[in-house]
Amino acid sequence: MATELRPSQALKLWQQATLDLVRDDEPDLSLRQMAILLTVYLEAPPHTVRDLAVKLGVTKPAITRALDTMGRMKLISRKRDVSDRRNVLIGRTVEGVLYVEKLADLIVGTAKELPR
Amino acid sequence: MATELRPSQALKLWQQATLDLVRDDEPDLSLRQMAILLTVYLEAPPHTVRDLAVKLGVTKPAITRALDTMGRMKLISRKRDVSDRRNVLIGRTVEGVLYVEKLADLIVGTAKELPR
DNA sequence: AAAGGCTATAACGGTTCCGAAACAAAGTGG
DNA sequence: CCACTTTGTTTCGGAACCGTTATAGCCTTT
Repeated sequence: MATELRPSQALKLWQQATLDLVRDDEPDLSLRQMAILLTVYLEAPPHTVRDLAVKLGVTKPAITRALDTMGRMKLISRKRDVSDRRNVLIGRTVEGVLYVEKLADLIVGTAKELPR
Repeated sequence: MATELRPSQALKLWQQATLDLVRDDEPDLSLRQMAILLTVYLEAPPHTVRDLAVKLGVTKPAITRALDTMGRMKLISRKRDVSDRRNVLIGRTVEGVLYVEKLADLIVGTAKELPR
């Protein structure tokens, strides 16, 4: 066991961080997009559409669509796998790194101000 | 200062909890809907459309639409304010309480398993 | 090389959401 | 009583998203 968090603290943390994300100028990511983004940035590559679909428990077209949108936002990159050209490898981008770092700061900052 | 959370822990917490929410059968709430729900359930009433719009930094129609959807899901209730009939008071429901409690459990559970 | 399986994506019909603008109802102040 | 403000909702055109189904390209296996 690592981080102790009481239910009321957990909810306040979630509320504040969510509020901050919504108030931000940038268009909100959906929960699915958030899950994809964080999985790609926190877990070891390679990441494929299929893997992500299984991991999130959604259909592959849903992943493709989310990647379309996030690609337009430059939050992720797509590249054909040269060793098996059926696969598409999802990669990180500079903008994506910045987004994730900003998210981390936001959560850490919110947690700091939680009542004890 | 209350809760110590390193950036990598914060991100893993957010990823795991988001993943759990996505994998859930229930349709995902958008970030806006989540922010509204938690604000209504964590902060003291009364809650009006206008207050929520200001608090989230979005337009009033956006709040109305979110309330429509969440009302259909029975996560919130709407009632005319008798003392000023222009206002609509947003209230809690049994289903909403359950949803919020489940969310709290999910976050607390995830936090418990975070690497130290 | 032909068949079949796998990968990702496109297409389809329906729903939801967006911001902007218009609107109806209720309150306020002259 | 009559403008004027305030509140919430509706409408509009456009975009994103959903799951399902259909395709196209690649790989494997025989």
